[in-house]
Amino acid sequence: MVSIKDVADQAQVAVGTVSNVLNNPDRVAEKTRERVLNVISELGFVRNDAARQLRAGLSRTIGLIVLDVSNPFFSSLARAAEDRAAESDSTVLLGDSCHDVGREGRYLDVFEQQRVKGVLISPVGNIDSRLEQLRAHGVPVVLVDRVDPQRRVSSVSVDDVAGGYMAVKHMLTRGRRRIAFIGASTDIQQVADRLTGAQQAVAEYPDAELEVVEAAAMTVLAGRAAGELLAERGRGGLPDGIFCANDLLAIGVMQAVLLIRGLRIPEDLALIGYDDIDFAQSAVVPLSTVRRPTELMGRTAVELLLEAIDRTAAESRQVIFQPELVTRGSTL
Amino acid sequence: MVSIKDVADQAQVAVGTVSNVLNNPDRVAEKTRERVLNVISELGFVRNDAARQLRAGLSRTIGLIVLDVSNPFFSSLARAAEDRAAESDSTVLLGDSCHDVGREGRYLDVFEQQRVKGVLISPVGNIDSRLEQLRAHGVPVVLVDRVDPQRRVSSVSVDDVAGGYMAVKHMLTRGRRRIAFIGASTDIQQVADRLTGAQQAVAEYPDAELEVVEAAAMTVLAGRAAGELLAERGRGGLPDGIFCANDLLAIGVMQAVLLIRGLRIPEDLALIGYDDIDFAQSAVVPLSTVRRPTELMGRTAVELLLEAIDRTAAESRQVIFQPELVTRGSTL
DNA sequence: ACGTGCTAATGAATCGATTCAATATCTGAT
DNA sequence: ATCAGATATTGAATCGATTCATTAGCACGT
Repeated sequence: MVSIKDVADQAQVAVGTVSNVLNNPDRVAEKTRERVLNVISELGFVRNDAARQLRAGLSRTIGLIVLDVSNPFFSSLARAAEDRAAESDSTVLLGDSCHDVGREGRYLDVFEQQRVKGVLISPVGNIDSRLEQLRAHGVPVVLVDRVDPQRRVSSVSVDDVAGGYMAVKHMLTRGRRRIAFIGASTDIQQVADRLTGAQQAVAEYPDAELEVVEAAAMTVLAGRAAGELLAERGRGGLPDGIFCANDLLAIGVMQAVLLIRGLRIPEDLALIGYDDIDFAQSAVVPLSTVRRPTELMGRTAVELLLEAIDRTAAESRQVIFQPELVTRGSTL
Repeated sequence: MVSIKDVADQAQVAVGTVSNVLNNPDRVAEKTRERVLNVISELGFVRNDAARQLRAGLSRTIGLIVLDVSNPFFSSLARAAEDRAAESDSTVLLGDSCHDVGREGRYLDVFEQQRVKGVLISPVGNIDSRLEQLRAHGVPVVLVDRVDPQRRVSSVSVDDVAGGYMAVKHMLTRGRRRIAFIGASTDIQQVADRLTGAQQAVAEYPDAELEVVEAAAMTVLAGRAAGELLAERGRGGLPDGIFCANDLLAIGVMQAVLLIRGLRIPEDLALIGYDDIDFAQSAVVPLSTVRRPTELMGRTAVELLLEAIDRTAAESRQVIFQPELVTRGSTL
């Protein structure tokens, strides 16, 4: 393995000079620099990051732990975070916790041992003790899609109450009055918030009513099951507007209700989802939805982390983004 | 920052002993070990991986670069790779190249500098020169979903010719004779292979014919466009079986043709996709498809890499998996 | 010729964990 | 009491890049 010393010998300079060529090129005379660079590519020298980090104490990597890489929300967030990090020439190392505390813990351990600059994490359940440990060890952390009630660390998240409000308000202004909310257990904070927003909107219209349907999960299949349950009531008993807690549910509901003879979306039933995943616009009837500013969240998360790294003692910041209504065929 | 020396001082032992507690616990007397472990958790000591790696030369991480984390094929492959790596207590660091050569190169650089044990990569286009460089630097590599024609490195991939064959053969045995293949450009090796397999199957039936339709991309929208093009011909001009080069295309095609009045899937038109993504089984009509053994591929890729790491000079191995036919409502 | 001021290059000390030859300590047998 | 042999512990040397105080080299003015 080629080391900086081999390069120095071959180029007839001191090791310090080679180091300067790499890190402070303008301190080295042009001629020398060229000579060294030539030797570097000749020998195929690759800087040993372990040694660099050990001595300099600085790391160029950021750890990112997401709940599920196959969820488009997280994958596009991760992509944006990578882009932003690259601009401050850092690299994002991605870990997928799969909603599993054990995996999450393993990644946190590895990231700590590797002395990453900081960690972005969308935590599984309660991570109070882990948070405390990371803080004790001085590892900067930023929460993603979650806030720390105690405001110890910075976070980026979305105002889901506002999102739920705008989804339902949208259908109400279009004349719908019998609204249904379909979501999984309100144990999930995000689902609870979206429902709260829905309730606020309905409360503004005395003649409107809101029905809550609990689905088994946040998947297409669970959505279809919920839709079939509604369909059994016959056309008379149906709501005229449905708000689903995410797009997958909405797509499932759409599949189920479209099988009802003669029922049309949006004429007879308006339908709106949440997240704006790719499938939303390519559904049989293009799906209206509430979009979260995913890219912006990814970029901002990195920026908050860089901030936290720079001035360690500074106060934390909670950035909450407003979601955006996307109207398509399903609510026209 | 707490170092091994601080631990040694506090526990009144030599640094070597602390190191042994961490790496060769059985060489240390029980009493001493306990004392040291207590001090470690008291002080919150976390091993500095940079120093460990620098001296010991060993790394516990594997780099994985995929084309697109949001593609379910890659995300589930990554998950399986992580599981397998964890069993040999290594960790997978995931990089997303987004089909971009620049990103791919950046991740390769970072992984080399971090001296990962090895790299798993699903390469963007031609990576001959990069491969050569990695080999020159002694970094073990395993290709994923791609083979090296020169067999320099090991690889895991799928027999897409067989996959195309079984998809079309399946429809032929169900009595279909006017088959259409819908895929993006055959510049993509995988698409070309699936078409070859389709042609082989059709060749076995003298009265069968195969039509090739080129879609703009491998997405739902492109599939829908292709489906609408077919639909314009009217019911008489339609094929009776369609094989799409992936599930997204098939879902788009399904959306388009279901809008044709009175046309039924599978009675009038059989449809089969490729990949078995989650959406396949939850489509309006559950979609038959060809499944690739994703988890097995991920695990195997890690195993080939570990092999390559152990005996550096050994010959490479090309593992090619057979895909599996999954029949659902769309071809019954 | 000499001093001043500047740029360029040097190389030893350093980061923290691991390794291993050397040493200390203990056990049990004689 | 002594010694062989096993077991436990020690601590200096090491990995490779960075840092920085020091030295070398050079140009210019007097």
